[in-house]
Amino acid sequence: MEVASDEFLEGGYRATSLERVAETAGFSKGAVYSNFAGKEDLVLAVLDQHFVHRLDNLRAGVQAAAETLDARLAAFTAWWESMVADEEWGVLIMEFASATRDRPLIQEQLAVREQHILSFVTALIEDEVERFGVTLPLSPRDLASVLVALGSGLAFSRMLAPAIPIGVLSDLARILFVDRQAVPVDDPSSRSATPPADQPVS
Amino acid sequence: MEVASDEFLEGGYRATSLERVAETAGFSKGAVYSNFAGKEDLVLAVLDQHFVHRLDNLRAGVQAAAETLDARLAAFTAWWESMVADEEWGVLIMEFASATRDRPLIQEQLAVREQHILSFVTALIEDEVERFGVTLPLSPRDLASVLVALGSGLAFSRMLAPAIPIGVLSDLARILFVDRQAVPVDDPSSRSATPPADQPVS
DNA sequence: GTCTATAAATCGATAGAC
DNA sequence: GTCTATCGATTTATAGAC
Repeated sequence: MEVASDEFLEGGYRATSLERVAETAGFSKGAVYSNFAGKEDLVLAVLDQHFVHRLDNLRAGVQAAAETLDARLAAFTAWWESMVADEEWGVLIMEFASATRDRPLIQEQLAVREQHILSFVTALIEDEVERFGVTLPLSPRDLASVLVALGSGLAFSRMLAPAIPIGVLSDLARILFVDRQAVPVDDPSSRSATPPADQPVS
Repeated sequence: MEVASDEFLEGGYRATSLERVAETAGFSKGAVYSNFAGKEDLVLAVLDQHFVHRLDNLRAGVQAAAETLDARLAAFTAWWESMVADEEWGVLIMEFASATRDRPLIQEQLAVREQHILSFVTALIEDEVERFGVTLPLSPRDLASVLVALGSGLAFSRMLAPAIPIGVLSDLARILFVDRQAVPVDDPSSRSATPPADQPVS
């Protein structure tokens, strides 16, 4: 499964054959089929591991944060950015999800995983509201949807054009959660993916 | 090509064979190959048509809007929502993009299209800033990236779980462009996918 | 549980006649 | 430009021995 992870991340879902996975792991195709129902099952197991990992990270990050709004927000932002930076995972998930559009059972499995993350983020936001009396511009659930969706969307954008800034996430988090004050727009130090550019792309 | 559009939208990229497209259109595979270089070329042509269409819609919507910030923002929001509601297009684009991860040439073609939309949205935002003196929390370029990415991300989320609210987009647009004032979070009429709410969104 | 061998099916792409 | 026929390559999945 470790090998499967690597291979699927590197080659994508469709392009990675079970034979390749098996051989790289030092086994034969038959061995794979005696441990997994098939290709879909294997990928799902791999993805599952990753989803658990993501949730654990988020949980750990938030718990480790000091009991201030800023610290907790920083923890969330860090997780959020790591999620987007996990470009290969994002692409794998998207490819697998779209490749199995005609398999309702698998789509449902994926949906459940997304819901778990969504629920956790929602609860996190609600907690924030209760503890710190934060006033939000959107309901916690909607806000969570937006945050998660923006994560996926940015991961996708960065697949085609890696130059897309990841720092906008922290800005946005600040805007939505705390600093509801306007910021001048012509600030020359606006975010950029590739630091050497001293001219923030048009 | 019209048939190709329908077939690819309905069945997705990989699952739709050229033979199927050809036969549905009343032709044979050979006919397809004498008009397109191959499957990738055909899909790209179909997508291209769609991208042009999207940009035209945006252009037209904005131009038709009255010269007030609200009207122009409404035009943009309408376009934005229609983009997300075009779920099948979103999925097709994602599937094709991830299925051709190992074809740099095609990835580049897709990236160029995304850049066109991104540039147009950026210019739109800059125009807004100049005309109405709007003060933004992010640079126009970053903001455009966020808006477009959020569109893709929501389209993806809705593929797995169609219950995700689309109305958050107008809220968010208002938050980012005009109403930089907090709104109570415990409003019971928070957004919902099913419209029976007679409360005009927050 | 793992292996080898093979089935079974799909599909993109091409060749060549008309 | 379009058609028919076919190649070629890939890959999932299974059968059966060990």
